[in-house]
Amino acid sequence: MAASETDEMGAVFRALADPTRRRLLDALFAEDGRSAGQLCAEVPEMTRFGVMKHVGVLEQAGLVTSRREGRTKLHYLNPVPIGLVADRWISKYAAPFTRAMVGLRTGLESGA
Amino acid sequence: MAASETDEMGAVFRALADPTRRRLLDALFAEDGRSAGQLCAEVPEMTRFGVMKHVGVLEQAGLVTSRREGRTKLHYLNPVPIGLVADRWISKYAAPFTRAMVGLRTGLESGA
DNA sequence: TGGACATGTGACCAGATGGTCACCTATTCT
DNA sequence: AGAATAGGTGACCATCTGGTCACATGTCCA
Repeated sequence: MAASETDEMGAVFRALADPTRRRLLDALFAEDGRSAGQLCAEVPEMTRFGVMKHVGVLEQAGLVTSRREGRTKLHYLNPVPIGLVADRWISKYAAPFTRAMVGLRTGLESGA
Repeated sequence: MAASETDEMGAVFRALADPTRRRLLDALFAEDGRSAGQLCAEVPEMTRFGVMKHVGVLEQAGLVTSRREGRTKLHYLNPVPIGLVADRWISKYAAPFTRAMVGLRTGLESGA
């Protein structure tokens, strides 16, 4: 059960931990195939280098794939790793309990 | 920030980013209501203090609730936040694409 | 060919995080 | 009461990570 931990999953979790990266993923989800420059424009409060670093993390986690087109590099969202995490790990916790428990939550926390 | 981003979700993602914390969650999933000492025994390569810090992060993220019982503190898994994250964020990516692909891939992995 | 544009690399700094320790509080048992 | 057990605090240090910069590379177009 704990054997369901893989390096890939760890990378995905770590990549997902940063809000900027989630934003980037969101941007890519809204419109695929963006160039690096376009992605940088998506996060204006950070320099190009910072954004590219985040994109690099996402690529290494397999959440984003890229392909060069002349002098630009286009980025594409890859939802498969997220799906794997959801499937193998999150649903394990979420599925059995959550649906019924969402309403009872405050009752459960009474002891704190 | 994206509209679906909340502080709670950020905390959950950050809490989930650490393998030790995922392990703790796993342990709690396997058997609920453990004391702090029992949880520490679950991660023997780390001191009690380190483990307690991780437990604290999990509590602050709302993934673990606790209740004092005499001089011991019992911990319970709370799958609701994970469910919320899965529901609001992950399914957004996973649902449209992944189901078919995950099926394909896990099939390949088990078959190969 | 030269020069502007789009991206990549490695060093580097600051702040956050993981982990440990010495010490403290509260509860139980005799 | 006093000792032993379970847990909590705050300071502290090592390391990791986020972010920036100067500079290098490659590509397009005049």
